[in-house]
Amino acid sequence: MNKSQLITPRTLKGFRDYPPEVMIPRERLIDTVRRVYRSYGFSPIDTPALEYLEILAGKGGDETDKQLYKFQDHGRRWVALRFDLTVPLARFAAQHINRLGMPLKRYHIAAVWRGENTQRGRYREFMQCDFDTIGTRSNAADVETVLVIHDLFREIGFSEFTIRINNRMVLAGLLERLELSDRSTAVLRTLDKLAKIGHERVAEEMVSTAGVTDQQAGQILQLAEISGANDDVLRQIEPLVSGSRTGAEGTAKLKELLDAVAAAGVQKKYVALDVSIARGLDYYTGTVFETFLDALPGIGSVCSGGRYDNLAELYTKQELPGVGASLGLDRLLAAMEELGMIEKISTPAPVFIPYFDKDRLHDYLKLAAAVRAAGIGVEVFPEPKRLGVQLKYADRRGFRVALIAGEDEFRNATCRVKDLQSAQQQDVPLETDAESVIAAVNGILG
RNA sequence: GUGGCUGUAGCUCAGUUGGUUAGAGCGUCGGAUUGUGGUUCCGAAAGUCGGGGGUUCAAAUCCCCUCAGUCACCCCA
Repeated sequence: MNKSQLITPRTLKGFRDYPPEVMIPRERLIDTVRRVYRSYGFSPIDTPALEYLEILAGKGGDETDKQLYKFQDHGRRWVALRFDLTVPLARFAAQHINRLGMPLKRYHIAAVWRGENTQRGRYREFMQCDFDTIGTRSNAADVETVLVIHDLFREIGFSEFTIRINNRMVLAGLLERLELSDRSTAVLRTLDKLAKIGHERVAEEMVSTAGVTDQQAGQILQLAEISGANDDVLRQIEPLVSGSRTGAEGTAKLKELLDAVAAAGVQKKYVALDVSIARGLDYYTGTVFETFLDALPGIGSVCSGGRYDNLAELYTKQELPGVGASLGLDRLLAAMEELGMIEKISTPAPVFIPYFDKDRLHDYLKLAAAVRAAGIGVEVFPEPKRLGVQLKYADRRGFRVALIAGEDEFRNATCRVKDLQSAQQQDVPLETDAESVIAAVNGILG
């Protein structure tokens, strides 16, 4: 073939290949996430990647629509790739909730697509791990959401993270008092930049783009800048929203939430009441969550969510309140990579059997089958190359144990079990069911 | 989407005011060593200099376009 006829192998901007050393920690992380979700009774669902455009469009404002991948399919239908997992959940719930019953607790781990500009940890195709409880207004579901987030990060291996919590009703209460309820979206969007651009510029922007007065901006910032221990923050909020039923309710719910989370055994350092957490999509109406890694605040929130009053109002007349959150798997993996939390192994099986004696393939296959039957992954090298070459391969891939058997071992009905990390090896009797070998392997694997 | 920076071997990077056949380290493969990996030594393979066009006797080097990465804005996981 002529060189000029070759097609350049490449991937689209923001779309990536996942080689083994990336995929192995990725799958392990997904396993952990799934385990935590299931431990609270959340059940898995899936929905199609492609939906009718009308289902997905216009749900998150202009910005979202611009990022939507949309096109006409072969039947001339206007279709779009899902942008998040929340809108598909709304459609799913409207369609199936009567059969499934409420409350519905579901998790959904799947790829979503956004045609936006890329950055580190931000891609056009990425995976989200959502969990939601639909069909209850009870604050207990909000509490459980915090507990799930807490368990998630603990199980993944983080000891330094902060779940920042707020309730939209607190700010809504203040805005009500200031008669600014109709500007809430613009106000919240500006307020969200507080940590980034500072008090002065937020105040300016609020006046110029949200159309509030200097005095109103000052009051909003006064509320948002309350900081300190959770109890202090609560105490300081109360006078600022006094007189507003909404504000009082929000404050009460926050207090209730913090007490319950503490009662469930979550250490204080993991949960911070933060009135400046305003961001999140428009549909959040109550509690909102954001989770930051203390070591990498710059990467942004790795798990966000909140409570919404009416998830599926566009698809059904039935009111579906709910609460949930979404773990950004790819952003989290980028963070873990940066923090050196990703082991550099590229084998999913811990045990390696070199193809040592070229006439003994059957024996190696039998041994491998016996070890696998004990639930331990085994790879038999496909070629009878020099032992040194094969061990080098095993070392590079990160195998833990090698089972070496050649002429001498077979004569004595033994197998050499080698710990590849410590380089220690021992000869173990080789029975038909490989019982002793399996015991020795288990000893090394711990 | 707008703007800045970057793009040379699988990886990290050299490459002079434009000037012969584009280099190094690490990695990979083979051998020293057909029964033991991480060390050492020897050897080899591997590059459309991101892609296309232009200027020039001559382009990795200068100009334009484009693709990709990255940073900021925007938005968000």
